[in-house]
Amino acid sequence: MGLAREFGRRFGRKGRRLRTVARDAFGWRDLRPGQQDAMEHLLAGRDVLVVMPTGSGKSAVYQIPALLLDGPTVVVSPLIALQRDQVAGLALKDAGGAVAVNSAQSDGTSDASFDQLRAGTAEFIFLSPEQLAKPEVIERLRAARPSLIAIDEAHCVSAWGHDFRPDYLRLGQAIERLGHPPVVALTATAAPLVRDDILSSLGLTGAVQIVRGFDRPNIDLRVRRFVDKDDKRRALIEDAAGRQGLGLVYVATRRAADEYAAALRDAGRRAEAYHAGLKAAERHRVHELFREDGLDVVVATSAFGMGIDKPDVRFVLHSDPPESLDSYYQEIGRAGRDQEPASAVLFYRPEDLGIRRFFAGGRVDEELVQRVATLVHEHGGVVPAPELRELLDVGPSKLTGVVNLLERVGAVTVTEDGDLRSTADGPTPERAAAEAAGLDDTRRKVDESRIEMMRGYAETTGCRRRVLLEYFGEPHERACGNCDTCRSGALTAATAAPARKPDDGPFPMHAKVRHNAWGPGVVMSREPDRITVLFEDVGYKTLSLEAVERDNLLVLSD
DNA sequence: GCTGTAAGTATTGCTACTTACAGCTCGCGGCAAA
Repeated sequence: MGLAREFGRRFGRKGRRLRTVARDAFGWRDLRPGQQDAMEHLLAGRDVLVVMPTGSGKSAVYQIPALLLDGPTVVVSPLIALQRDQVAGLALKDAGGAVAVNSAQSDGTSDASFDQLRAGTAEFIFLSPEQLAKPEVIERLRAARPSLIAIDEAHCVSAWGHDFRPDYLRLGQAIERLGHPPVVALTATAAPLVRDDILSSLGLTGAVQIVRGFDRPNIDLRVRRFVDKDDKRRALIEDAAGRQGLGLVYVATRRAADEYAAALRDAGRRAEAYHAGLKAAERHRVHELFREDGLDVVVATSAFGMGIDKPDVRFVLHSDPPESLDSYYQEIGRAGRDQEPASAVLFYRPEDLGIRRFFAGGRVDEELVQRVATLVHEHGGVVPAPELRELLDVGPSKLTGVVNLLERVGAVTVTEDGDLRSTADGPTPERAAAEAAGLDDTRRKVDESRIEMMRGYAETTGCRRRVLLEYFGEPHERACGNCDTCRSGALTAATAAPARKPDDGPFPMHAKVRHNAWGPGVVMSREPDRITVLFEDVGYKTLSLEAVERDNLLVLSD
């Protein structure tokens, strides 16, 4: 008898079944409301997007239904180290076994993983999106008839899919080729823009969204503004060296990580740098020291943090603003998970946004896009991707990025074997390249607007928590009392007052609006004198209400 | 977009300044070499 049927027979229906499996297989006494809702939707065959803080039991949302559905569960996980942790964690439970397939293990081990999956002796298989781009992997998974797909750390779809790891944008096609069983995408932090991007990229347009608990009231929010970079550096070192407890310092570059870590060691703290330029063994060493309380401070680039769930991080300092409030909230959210007071300080100079603009400014190679479109178009049949790569002398990742764009503009389709075919009645190669460049341009504008939202947080004279929560789509009607602006009395009478009620005024929160130049958008936050609208094509824009009303800039739409 | 550094310039001491330019996050998979 299959594991699912056995659990079903033993434990009866719906909520009771879920709670019983939670207790018996995983040792969890209770399910939280969001968890149980998500599980019930999955069992009913719906796709679900779950946004919940780390440590709130996101993994349970797929692990428990996995045992009640007849067939294995495919888990897409971005890092091999995370896959290892997850497999090891499941091995300790009565959960039906877990395996992984990745480039860090031998072909023999991967073969054995697929064999276990097919034989029903493994319930979970963990893979990267790059694995799912391989036709033979899809074929072997399909043979095992998966009943559930979980996309862990799903913000990576949006954050990495458009350039760094383009196979993330191919997951939608992989889901379809696996017969589109129920899919759950899980992440700790995603603003509405990111949620929409995840769902449209994965092809989960009808998914249920379950979003819980962005507020982290125990984290004290603060921004310290500087003019001189050396003053900022000194202040940050002095601050980090003077604090009690474990902390993280996030920096923009590897070099800065090394320099700050050295300076903190000189100041007598146990500090180590962490970034992608270090050898794997060194990264592992720092990780272990962090986990075992062998450090006071980790100074890191954005490479550090995914999968971290250490409850007693007391402070997170930023030497530079990240590229979005999504990233900022994710990084400061690593503080105070034990609910005890914690501190998040951004050391800010407007100039430091420059490096984020640089990172966001990379353009697609339009000439390469046109060459790919032309070659596929002129060939007329199926063009093997490896031959195309060799002919154009580009790597798989770069070609995938180009193909993703050409697919979106309807110029090419990708076959089950991963090869390319020109679309009948598609645009000409020139037109396709221009439209692809247009899509790329739109994405860049949106990315730049997210940097501006980061600036807005750093420079606000209002309550910082309100700025953050409204960015994530949660109306926050009064000042929080636990940020620097609330405490300092710098809040003006206007900004300290409770925000208008969500349905007050001509443009309520979350109202759909249209701007004559920027097109459709949604009202994301409202202050007495201005509103911020998220536009589909240009991202976030903050508008003066006086100008909006005087010049009729916005109209409500359906 | 900003920063650090090397090279160049004015000059005539070995400094002070300008100019040009490279570098800047994130990880997978797969191959080569030892």
